Amino acid sequence: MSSGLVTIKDIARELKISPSTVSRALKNHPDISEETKVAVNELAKKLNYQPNAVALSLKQRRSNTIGVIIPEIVHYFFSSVISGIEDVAYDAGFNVIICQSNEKYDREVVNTRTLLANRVDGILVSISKETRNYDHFRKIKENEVPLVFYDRIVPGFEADQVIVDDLEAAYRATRHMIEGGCRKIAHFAGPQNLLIGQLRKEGYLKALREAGLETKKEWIIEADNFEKARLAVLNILDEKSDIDGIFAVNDTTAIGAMHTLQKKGVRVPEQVAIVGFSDGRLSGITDPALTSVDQHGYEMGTVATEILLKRIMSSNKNYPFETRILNADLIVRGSSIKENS
Amino acid sequence: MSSGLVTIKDIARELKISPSTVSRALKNHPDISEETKVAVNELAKKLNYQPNAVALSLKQRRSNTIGVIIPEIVHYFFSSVISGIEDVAYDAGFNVIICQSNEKYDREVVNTRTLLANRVDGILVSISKETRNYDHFRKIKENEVPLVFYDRIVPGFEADQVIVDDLEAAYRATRHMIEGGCRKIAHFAGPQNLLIGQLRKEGYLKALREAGLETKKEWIIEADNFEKARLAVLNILDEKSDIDGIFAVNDTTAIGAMHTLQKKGVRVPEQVAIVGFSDGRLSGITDPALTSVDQHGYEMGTVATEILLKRIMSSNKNYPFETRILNADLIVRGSSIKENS
DNA sequence: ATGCTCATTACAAACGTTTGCATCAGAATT
DNA sequence: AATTCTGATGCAAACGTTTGTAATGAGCAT
Repeated sequence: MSSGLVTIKDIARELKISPSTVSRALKNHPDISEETKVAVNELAKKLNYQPNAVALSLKQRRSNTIGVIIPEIVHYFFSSVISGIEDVAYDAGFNVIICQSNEKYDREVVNTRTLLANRVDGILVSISKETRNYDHFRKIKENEVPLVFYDRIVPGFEADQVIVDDLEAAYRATRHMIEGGCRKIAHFAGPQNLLIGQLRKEGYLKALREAGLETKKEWIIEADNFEKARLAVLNILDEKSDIDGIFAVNDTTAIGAMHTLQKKGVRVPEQVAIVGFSDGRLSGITDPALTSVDQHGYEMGTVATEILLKRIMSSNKNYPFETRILNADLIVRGSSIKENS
Repeated sequence: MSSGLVTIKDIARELKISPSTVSRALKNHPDISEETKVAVNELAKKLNYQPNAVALSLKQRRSNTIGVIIPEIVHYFFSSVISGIEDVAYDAGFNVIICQSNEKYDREVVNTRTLLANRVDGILVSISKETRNYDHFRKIKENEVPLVFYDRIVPGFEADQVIVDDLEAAYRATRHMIEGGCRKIAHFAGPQNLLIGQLRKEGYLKALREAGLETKKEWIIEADNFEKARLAVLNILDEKSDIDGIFAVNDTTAIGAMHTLQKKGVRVPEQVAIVGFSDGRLSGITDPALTSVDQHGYEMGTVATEILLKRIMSSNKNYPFETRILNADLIVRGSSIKENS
């Protein structure tokens, strides 16, 4: 903190009045004379006075800051979420501290400690892929700091939650493939300790069952990034597994699969259709363009922040927890449209 | 700020000693008896005491927080920069507040106000595409808050700066195209109010001139995103401008160009070679893969933060400003390799 | 006994605000 | 002239720390 910043005391000294008068003058308190108000406000402007948010936080026991724990901001989805969070928070006069867990449990624990130490008024969390222990989140609750999970939630944890209807979205995506003529659809799945991983798989299975299609264990492969998708595809081709579609847990995985198939001379979508999840920057630029589920990250950010702010603002924080389920839209592009559909 | 959090006073009351003794005991001050230290530390642990960072900031007039103003975190380059910043900052015990300007001047001004109000110890800035007035940065300097520009700097502004050697990188990229057989290379340029826009163009021109190649005004087109690239390419094809290479100011633009060319039946790289800039997630997944300049975003983040922390830590902050120029590497992939090279 | 040192602890002020209450001068009322 | 009222301002405490200095009491030498 620089020593150069002007304080209320500086103004008071210069005007030979007390700090309390300056404070009240700045807030347009009725007790203060018009004359003094003008003098104070003019000098404040002249000296470029900025209220010290730190002192305010201490006094009011409220920092007007919310903390965000996010796995990795490099993903289009997560950075859209942040934009949504920031917009709502700033409009409400709140600042945002963003902490990346980098998908590491340890980092996540440190993040929560940092946010608590900085006395944020509330915390938004999307858990890391590694996280299996939730004590650090309990600590947040013990300290009575409002907590909202978004996207990657902890099932059964007593807190507000905002999620996408992953099951439904995965179901619709898979059904779209079936309607397009796919009969043997593989699923490149995410980690099964994350609820979203489970739900997307469930949706996929539901669609297959509903259509009376075969579901094979070997069609469900844990692969959730470019490289794992590449290896999985190579494996499939090696074993001559006969598939005509891939529903991937995210876009990077879908693109890894598409890429590898094409390299090996398999035509997409004619021979193998592909659908991704979590529509991002990448989907439009592949050839064919990738059909994907738009998760509305920005909206998720705004909704989660609104829920958090509501709890922060309310005097009685003990009203029941809310679980908000957002819709996701299937964006159909070239990668899933076989000739015959 | 929740009322549930334990303070030094709580510990003092419980142990019937004074807060100052508790404070010293926690810091292992030699004046305090072993007995008291043990008692204090045990109780602190039991109550899960977390020092109040806000109170500390006020007392020490130093928040141990640095502020970051960044145009848009959705870009791979910028989010890598953030990772670099966070890693160095956290290692030094500093928190990071990230503010997005969303490429808007107004938002950038608000961002600086927010950061100053929160008494950050230093600020890292990459200016928005819109920014042409620098008064808000001067205000930072007036308040004696250390300021480091990264990537998008303000030429001539008295501050530390970290940039990539854009001119050299653009020069090398263009020379690579020439060596690969290109003779008529267009440049899809960035905004010329940003130094990086100018320098990349300069590097391009330098390579052409050095090789004794023609430079045409109509080959330099201001296009710095997917859509503008698409339009520019359509225009080129319409006018039957005879080009055999495109050097684009960033990857999104390069991919937009590649995409449109391919849609129109122009083969890449055989007929038109393409090179992008600021190697990101996208470059690997196009077909052909995109040759691009790796700007080392993570490294830029670490270097900028180190320079900032150095100035924050030093008692005399008036030593000369530093301009660090980082190397950028050309990553050659398929999009630039013509058959005959 | 008196004075000294030493170890241990407490007190008080400070960081920049806010806010309930006291103060004060002058005006209005009696 | 004495009292009450009113409008404007100042004082002091508080938020949770840290830290210079004062205080306390024991042990020891004189």
